[in-house]
Amino acid sequence: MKRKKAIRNGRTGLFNAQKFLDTAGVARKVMDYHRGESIYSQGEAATTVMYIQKGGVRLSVVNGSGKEAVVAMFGPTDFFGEGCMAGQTVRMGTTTAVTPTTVLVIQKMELLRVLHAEHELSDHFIAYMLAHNIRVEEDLIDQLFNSSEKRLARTLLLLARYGEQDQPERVLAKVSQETLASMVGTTRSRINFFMNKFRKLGFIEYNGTIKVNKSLLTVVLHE
Amino acid sequence: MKRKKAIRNGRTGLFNAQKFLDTAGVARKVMDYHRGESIYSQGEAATTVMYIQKGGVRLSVVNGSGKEAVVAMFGPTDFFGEGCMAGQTVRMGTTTAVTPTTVLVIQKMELLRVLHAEHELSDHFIAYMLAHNIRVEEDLIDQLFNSSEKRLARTLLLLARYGEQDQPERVLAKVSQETLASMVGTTRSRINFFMNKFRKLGFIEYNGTIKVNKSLLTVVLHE
DNA sequence: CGATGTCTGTCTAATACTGAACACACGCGC
DNA sequence: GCGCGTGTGTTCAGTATTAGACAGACATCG
Repeated sequence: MKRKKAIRNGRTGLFNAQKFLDTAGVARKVMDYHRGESIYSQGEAATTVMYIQKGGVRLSVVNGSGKEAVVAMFGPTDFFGEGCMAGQTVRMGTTTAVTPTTVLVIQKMELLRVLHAEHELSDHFIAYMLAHNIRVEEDLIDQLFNSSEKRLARTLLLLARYGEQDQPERVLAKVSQETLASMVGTTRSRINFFMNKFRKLGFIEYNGTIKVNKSLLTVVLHE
Repeated sequence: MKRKKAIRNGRTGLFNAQKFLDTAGVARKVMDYHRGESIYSQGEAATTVMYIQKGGVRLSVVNGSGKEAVVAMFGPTDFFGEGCMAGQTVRMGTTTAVTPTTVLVIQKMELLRVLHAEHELSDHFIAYMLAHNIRVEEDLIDQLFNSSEKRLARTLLLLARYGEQDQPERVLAKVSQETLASMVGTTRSRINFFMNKFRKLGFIEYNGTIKVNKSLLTVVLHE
């Protein structure tokens, strides 16, 4: 009897990253990661905040028993690793690029300084934090209220929207049932069971790639 | 099969509220609430942010079936209702004073303006948001990893610390099993079962009030 | 006092969920 | 082709959890 994890995806208003990049005297470093590459690992010293310019990042946590939970997914214009700003000295989770990803690496102290000087950045940072807050709170509420069946349905819908940010796609990138289990917070058996159920009911189609039908919403909404 | 809710408690670094209060031209209103009084309700228009000067506040959410989940608890120097800053137009939950409480009510627009002008407030606000983020994320991870037994143990420990902020008390205010169920995200039967188990094992004592023994930590830590 | 409401302790039947196993398919490297 | 790793479909026994019921304890109030 042990659940495993959940997924999140923070998305925020627009922000002219270029402008920020051009700001004189902002010490930052641009880093590129390829698919599957680790950005930082649980337990490492935490002194920098990342800002995603391009790509996608997964935040996962491992507990004492080696079980892994996917706590959040991040996309362009999202910050992550900001825990160090609140006094966390080590990374509480591991972040991994899920697609080729470009991030801005900013020293904690530098960010602190720039937040005072740059109102636009400061606004964006606050907006991001608020949005992220709301998202994580929704996930928590989801966990508190819903069965794993509904959580899976919700996760699939979120992932479908996540796909490509611009075009209103409903096709998901390759996600294994194992990963889904880790996102929903249950076991693969359960995921498999529900996936087949959803398929039988016509809520999703899949062979290798997953297509999410809008009708899946009924699973989440019907109470 | 339906879980119910969880508890949170945000606490942040010190901040000279008085100084903020005295800031010239900050439009704000001081409000007092007595125990059990509602501060705002789910669905109402959201145009203000609250800042707690004194007391304690519970944030709960009701889902379609009328089930209630306690999503967070707040104390002095915490903000709440800040969702409106991120574009939420209605309250996503209900807040209730759990003790006599004094809050500062700040108009969203006003806060936006002051965040630019007042670095100390801005820093405090960001620090609060970061801390709150971390807390909610921890709660989510708690839900993803742990059984309700461990979640109850963790909740009790958190509540014990919450008691009185200064003295290292281990005695809890009156909390019904129903409320605990709502905080942990399970049923009262389950709470009752575990409470008696914990009592038998000497982890807690209780008749009317609950005393939490440090040994309860073993429940959370032992993996 | 009797009525009422709230909280606890206890129980039960039904269900959700876990952990683990096994066979099978598929792609990949060599 | 062969071996290997990874992901799927399926089953299953055992456990955890739920929803609901019931009775008793206790306080409050008119």
